[in-house]
Amino acid sequence: MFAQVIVDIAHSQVDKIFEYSCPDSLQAGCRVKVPFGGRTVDGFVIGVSQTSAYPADKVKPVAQVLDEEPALIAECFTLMQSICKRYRVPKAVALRLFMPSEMRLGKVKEAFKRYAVYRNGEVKLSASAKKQAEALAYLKEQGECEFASLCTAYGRAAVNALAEKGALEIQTRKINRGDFRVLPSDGQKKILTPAQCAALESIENCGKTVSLIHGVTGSGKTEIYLSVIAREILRGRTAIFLVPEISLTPQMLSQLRARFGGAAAILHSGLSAGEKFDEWQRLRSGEAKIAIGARSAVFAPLENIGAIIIDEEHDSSYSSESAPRYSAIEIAQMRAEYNGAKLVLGSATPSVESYVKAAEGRFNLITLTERINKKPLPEIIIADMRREVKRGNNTSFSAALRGELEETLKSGNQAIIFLNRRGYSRTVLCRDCGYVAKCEHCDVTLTYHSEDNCLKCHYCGAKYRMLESCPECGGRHVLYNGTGTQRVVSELKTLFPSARIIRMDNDTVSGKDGHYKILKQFADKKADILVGTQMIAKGHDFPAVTLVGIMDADMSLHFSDYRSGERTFQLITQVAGRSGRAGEAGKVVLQTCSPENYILRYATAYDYKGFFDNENDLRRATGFPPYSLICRIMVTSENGDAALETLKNVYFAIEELRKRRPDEFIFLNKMHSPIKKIQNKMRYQVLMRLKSHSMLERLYDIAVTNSSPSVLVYVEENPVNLS
DNA sequence: AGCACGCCGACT
DNA sequence: GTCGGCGTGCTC
Repeated sequence: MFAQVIVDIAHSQVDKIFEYSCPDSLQAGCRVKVPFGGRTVDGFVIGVSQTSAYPADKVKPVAQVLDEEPALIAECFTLMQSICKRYRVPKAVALRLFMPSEMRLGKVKEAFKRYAVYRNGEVKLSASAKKQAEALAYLKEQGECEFASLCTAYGRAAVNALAEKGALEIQTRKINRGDFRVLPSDGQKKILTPAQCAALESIENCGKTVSLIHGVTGSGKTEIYLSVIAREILRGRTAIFLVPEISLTPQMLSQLRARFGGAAAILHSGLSAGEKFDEWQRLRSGEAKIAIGARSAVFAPLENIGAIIIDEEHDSSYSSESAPRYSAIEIAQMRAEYNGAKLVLGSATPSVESYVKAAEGRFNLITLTERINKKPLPEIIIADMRREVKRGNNTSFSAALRGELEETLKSGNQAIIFLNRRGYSRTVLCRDCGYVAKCEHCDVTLTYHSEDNCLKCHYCGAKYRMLESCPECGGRHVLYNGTGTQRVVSELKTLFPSARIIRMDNDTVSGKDGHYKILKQFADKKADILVGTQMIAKGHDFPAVTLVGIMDADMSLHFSDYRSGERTFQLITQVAGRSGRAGEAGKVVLQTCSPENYILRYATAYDYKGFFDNENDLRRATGFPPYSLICRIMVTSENGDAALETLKNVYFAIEELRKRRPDEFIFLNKMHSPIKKIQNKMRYQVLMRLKSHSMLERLYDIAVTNSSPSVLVYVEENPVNLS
């Protein structure tokens, strides 16, 4: 027999199929070790055949078979082809997506544990063997127990002696390190509202693969997801449930555990290698039928998928920001089509891109306008910060927000203060000569951090000593500007000395459970006010929160990005959703310097449709996505000259393309990236706006052919941030 | 990607 | 006279 093998080397020059002779028992999908150019490398068997196309005298045998059962399911090969074609990556790179990296590197294996099992109490023990008698009595009662714990309790010698006599048997069993604690199902059959039933029915019978649920906060989307999954499980099929990285919160998990118990496997970055391996195996073996996780869980090794759910579909974490730059929604669509499954996208603020598809009839649109508990959404009050300044208020807080905070604290409720930036966000700027302190490696303005009186680069984390005077002119007037979480906290402390305040941003969150710990503290009412950045916008529900303050709604609004309006709308809606979910009606105070802005007006009225129509017209009129494709080809290298040279070559190749299809290009230019240098790598880019996707393959080709070990060239489609 | 083979400069 | 620089080229 011969095996067709993809060697696990991410390089275009070896991105082809190699043939090896192999034992008859070898199956497609198994991983192997093969001799390759004088060394041994890992490979993926993508097929086996009786004959070989390669000269028989040159074919070498497979050195070692790594999997008894194929690690890759048949769908992987189809998906691999689509991914390679779509994202222009070597086959090995596509195949790597299908298993946890720790497992690929052979670092994790199944874990085993030994158990002592009671067999026979009739064996005769010597009268002096007291320990043996005790151990046997204990085991007789228990039936079985862990070998190790029995040894600790009664001594290794005694347990071994019992085993030798046949009184107990030592069994080695595969154990599961997954974090699943099977909770008892709550048994309560949820009664769906008519709107939820209609949604379920629509997903089933709409005749379309993709359904988009646009449902306001609290409209019961989760229950629809769970019912869709339950329905497919009953049919003997499997399901994938994707959540944004950040909102993989205990609440959502416990709901899923309660409903599906051990049938759900959770794949998230916080798991240890062993846990991840075991959860993955449970899915692969069919023991678990539901995969839950962030972006990468879309590659879960499930066969016969009936449904894929993507919650908060607008979230940017579904697009990978490092190679391979895939979109989980695109992959989900491929898998849904392959399996004849339903793909359900859900959000309170769908991405413009998805909503356009729904409006055009390519997706099935389901709109849920009512909240389950019929409660009104929190009232959003706009505070005009320009007027505050005119009135002589130079604090970060408007009179309205201050007043509402006072009320909230008085009534014993909690408040969340949301802002966009972290740290003090203070810049060292020389008043005499205009010098600005920048990072030596990244060409980014440094930020002052008061806790250790130093300057930090937010891109590479470099730390610098605080300057006493200007290095350019020796001037001693260095000043700062901007507002950050630290400054808000200190202002709050002055305004409300008795309030307990927690700060949450990249500086206070550390470790895997960092954020969970802080949120938990707040949920347990250990604090009255939570001040934080984006990361508090999603995830947790805090029943006692009745006030949300949005400090600087403008920050994201005036960002130079075509999606800033969309993002601001999503952010405000999401943050507002944190207020007043349980007891009393909530309030939101939104501070801005442009209260007349249409995005803010639609957001405060919770008018998604209004926002969408407006934004959609704007995008169409100005030719922005989805009515065009913004494409950036990045050229980065430690060697600035080499990067510049490559940039010219890339630009020249694109110019040639434009000569042939001038109508396709709305915009084309080459330039420095906004951040000229990150971690000592010079960054250049070619930025273009294209009428359609038709040039995309050519552009990927240009990137691949101009990329070299010293100069990295890659394509970004509609990049989320243009830094 | 690695590792070989291969053709020109400063050293035991 | 050799050791070693890293420039093409191949790996079933």
